[in-house]
Amino acid sequence: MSTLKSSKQRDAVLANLQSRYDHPTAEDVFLAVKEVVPSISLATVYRNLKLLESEGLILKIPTGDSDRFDGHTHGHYHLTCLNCRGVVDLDIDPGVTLNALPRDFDGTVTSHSLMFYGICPDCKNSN
Amino acid sequence: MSTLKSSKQRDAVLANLQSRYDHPTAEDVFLAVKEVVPSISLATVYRNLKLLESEGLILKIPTGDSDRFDGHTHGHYHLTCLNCRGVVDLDIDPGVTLNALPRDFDGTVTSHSLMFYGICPDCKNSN
DNA sequence: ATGATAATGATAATGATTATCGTTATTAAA
DNA sequence: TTTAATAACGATAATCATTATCATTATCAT
Repeated sequence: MSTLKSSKQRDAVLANLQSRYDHPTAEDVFLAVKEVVPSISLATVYRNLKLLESEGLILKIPTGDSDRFDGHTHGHYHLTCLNCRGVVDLDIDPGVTLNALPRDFDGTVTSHSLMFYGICPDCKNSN
Repeated sequence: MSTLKSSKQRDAVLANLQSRYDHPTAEDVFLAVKEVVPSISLATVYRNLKLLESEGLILKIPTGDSDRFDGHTHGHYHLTCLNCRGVVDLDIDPGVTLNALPRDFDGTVTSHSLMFYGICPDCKNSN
């Protein structure tokens, strides 16, 4: 197996995701982190996004086009805006949904993701 | 604007999706429909999947890797198996989740998709 | 029948993500 | 603290799913 070594690039990627509340693409993260670590490569961003996700430190949100990432892993839900394709948080208690899981389901559920589709407040209120 | 013309290719794609209860990729649909319309092209499958989705006749399910499609559009939920990457249906009442939508949300929700991640019964019970 | 155009099949192009590879940085042990 | 092992890097090529192009064919209203 491989032992994890620290790197300022990985720290910067994680710090960036944890400091923001939008749901950036890998490219978005790359552009932001480049301000802090100018030499960083896009490949390194992808590498670390994947690694951080497998460590459970961040969330990957598949949307139908580019994947988006979320540095806040406490259970919460998202809305994908059909207009701007952005992803916004929704203030919903995660427990409500999990209670609906069928009791006789013969599988294992480790996590879940509830995605709403519609129009986000910004798009709705900008003519 | 463009007026829709019928085609046996599109009919066959829709019929295939409505007749099956797995959640095939575009490639899966292509292989199945080729048995009925041998001349069909993969591009035509993608074209019609997109068209049928925009018509609301089928569902696209983004999973993190290849998109999957569902010919049954009544509200229901899915589990993505972290082992085989397959998607299976879950028997959950869609109303339960929708009731949890925050009343003060200043946007518009037109649909939603709840995805559970875990291990499907087949993978759990094999070997 | 015919003209307009939507749909097709084949394939090239795109775009997001992953793999490769030579170099650099981190870490544990000498 | 050097050193040896190897994880991580930056740059870029490769991959893979999906979309666009384009010449041809099928559909349909007239």
